[in-house]
Amino acid sequence: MPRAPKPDLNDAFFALSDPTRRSILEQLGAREAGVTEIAEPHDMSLPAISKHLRVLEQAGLLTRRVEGRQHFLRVNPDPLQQAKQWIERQRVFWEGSFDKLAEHLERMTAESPPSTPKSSKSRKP
Amino acid sequence: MPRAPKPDLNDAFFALSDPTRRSILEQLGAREAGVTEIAEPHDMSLPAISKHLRVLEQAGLLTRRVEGRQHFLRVNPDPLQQAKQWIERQRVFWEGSFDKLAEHLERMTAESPPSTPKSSKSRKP
DNA sequence: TGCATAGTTAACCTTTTGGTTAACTATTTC
DNA sequence: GAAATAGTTAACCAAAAGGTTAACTATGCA
Repeated sequence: MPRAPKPDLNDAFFALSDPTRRSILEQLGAREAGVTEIAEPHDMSLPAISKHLRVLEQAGLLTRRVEGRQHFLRVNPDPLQQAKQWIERQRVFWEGSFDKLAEHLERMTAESPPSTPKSSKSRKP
Repeated sequence: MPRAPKPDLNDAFFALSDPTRRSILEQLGAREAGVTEIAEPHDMSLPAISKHLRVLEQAGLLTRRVEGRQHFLRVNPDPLQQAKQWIERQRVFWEGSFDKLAEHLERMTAESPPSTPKSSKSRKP
């Protein structure tokens, strides 16, 4: 039986529950951007965006690199991975039965070390 | 580029952002339970649980079956699937490059129809 | 030096959240 | 019919969320 909700999951899921914050993550994708650039498409004051960024940062979803007067934000996928895995883990129970669980665990352990890519097309450039 | 945040995702992620609500989902797993039973392990009044259940229900994460004076709640995995897919979709961009995307899409389309179980050991009992 | 740019912090406001207790509705059981 | 059981609704409360504007810090640039 799954128990003991990890404290970080609260922050991660909470951060994701706001459409502006999800939009910021979508907007960033893999690249880096400054606060003003991030704020631009959102119909909202700069301090409001600043708050959202802090929420995302404290949830570990963004990392900040300060260079001069500019703050560059970048997505950190780790907490999202955890969030996804919580969902996966639950799904195993919903989909029911324990052979499905075994199947799932096999797939997880096969997937989890990214050092063994299925296809060697290319790795993270 | 991913855009247009689905409105349901707000509710789903928000529902998941509370540890009590996640705990309820974990506790339920695949089975059905009444409100009092659900409330029992949580150090909280019944109305408080009732509210949490309503949040989960309105997010589509629980379905309610009323039988006499008892309300039976059961997990509905669909919105979680959407939430997971949002994360997946984002991850594709963080992990970067587009061959990863292709790989991902292949795996998704291969996984999505649950009507083709890999092992016929047993089905949902 | 002085001004523009990038961003945060402070103070404030309204709405929502998450909890409480008390009262209510509906069903079952004696 | 009365009492127990299952659960919701109502009214309330404190704290947090999400936004605002104004003031501030710090850097870049003429």
